[in-house]
Amino acid sequence: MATLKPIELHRTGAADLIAQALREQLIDGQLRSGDPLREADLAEVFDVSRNTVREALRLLTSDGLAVHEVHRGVAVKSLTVEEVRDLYGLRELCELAGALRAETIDDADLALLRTPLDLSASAVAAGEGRDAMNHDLAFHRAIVALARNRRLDGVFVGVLAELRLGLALLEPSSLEQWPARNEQLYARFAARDADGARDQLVPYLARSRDELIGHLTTTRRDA
Amino acid sequence: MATLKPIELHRTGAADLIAQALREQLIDGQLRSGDPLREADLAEVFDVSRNTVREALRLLTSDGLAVHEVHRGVAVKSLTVEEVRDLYGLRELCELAGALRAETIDDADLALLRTPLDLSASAVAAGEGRDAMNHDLAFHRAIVALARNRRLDGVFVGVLAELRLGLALLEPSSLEQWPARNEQLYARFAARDADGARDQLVPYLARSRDELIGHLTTTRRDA
DNA sequence: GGTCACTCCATTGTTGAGCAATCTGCTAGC
DNA sequence: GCTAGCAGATTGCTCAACAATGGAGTGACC
Repeated sequence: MATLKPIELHRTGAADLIAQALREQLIDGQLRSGDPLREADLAEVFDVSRNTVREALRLLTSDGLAVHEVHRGVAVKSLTVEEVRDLYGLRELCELAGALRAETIDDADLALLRTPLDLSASAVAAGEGRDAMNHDLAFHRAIVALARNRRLDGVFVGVLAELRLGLALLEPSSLEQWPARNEQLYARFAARDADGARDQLVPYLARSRDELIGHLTTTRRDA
Repeated sequence: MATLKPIELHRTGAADLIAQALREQLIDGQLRSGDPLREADLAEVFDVSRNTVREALRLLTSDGLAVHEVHRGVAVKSLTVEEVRDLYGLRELCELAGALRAETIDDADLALLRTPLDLSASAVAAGEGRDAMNHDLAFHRAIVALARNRRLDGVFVGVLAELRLGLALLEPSSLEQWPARNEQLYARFAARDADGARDQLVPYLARSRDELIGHLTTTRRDA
């Protein structure tokens, strides 16, 4: 028997599909922090039973995208300043673990960094803020992937997912400076300069973090 | 209004209780890797409805303690060698983040390290393997807690939970050397010696990892 | 005026039954 | 020996119902 394509592995049930749909609305910003996710409403919107919705909501809460209080239901999580700080701390750990490998990076990995970078730059140029952010984050995922640790990758996508709760609300204009900074970062990887990558990455993240925190603290009490 | 104790916050529903009960059976070793978790059986055992069991199983799978295949149900996860390697890689990142803070550790934090260490040592002496491991892991959790990042703490407990899937099957005799090694590690923290702690921690974890991997590869095909 | 108690209603928590879809193992037939 | 297909077991999902809880509103009472 020839080794045929192991495709369509991982079929998904309705609950997973609904959870995914909600995730996408979250990163789109259609669902804002604190919005309640009522079971009956969602059951009607997606035309499934309440139990299936409950399963989907459990998935979201274990992703950290929503919070669940007994007898009070599920709501879109709202990030506190401290949580953002923690998330960026964890993000830094992940990315630094990848940056460590800059010294032994090969051309194939370098190409995996290059591609999302170009996509992000052209999305910024085209004013597609949504795509720009997706590709930007893909670039950082590629950095983490250098560490060759799938569990770490998993942690990182979780961190990014939560960060997007806040990132989705940033001004599109703040994206414009990212391509240049990513380019500098990429140059350090291309030069196999792990220390340089680290020195680039830490202030990069600190700046991004402070920008998000600043946005959170100025736009807070309007819900 | 005085700031009274915010106790009994976080009540739990039935699904959470069942998930917790299953978790405990997992770390007890009563449930072994690969064991199927059939909805109907569990519903009868815990005397709840199948829907509630399904919710509990969803929680377990999102903890990474079980795997879920559509139309084939949920089973206790079995760790592959590669997953163990990844888990230990992540564990090392977490603990090193804590070890970095050894230089500025204060007496209160030092006491938080000391307590589980003593409990673990006496549990080993008493032959209580289960307690010994719990306190040992609590010691390592305290190390990670030094980083003062709750999200990191969360990641770490998840890592430990998964590792316990394998750790539960280790020989009790292999626990006996842990107290001495933990004691050496503690001494580095007490001396505020971050570099020393790191140099102690890395081989400690490597050894633990290899022990677990060795156990996995020798006892594999007997299911 | 403020606060306490009470009631009512929306929402969640959980149940139990039921049916379709799918997997698994076994049997019959070639 | 092998395959097709049947039958039983198990999961995926639905539906309807009721209990439990939380929150908002209401009104009495100090």
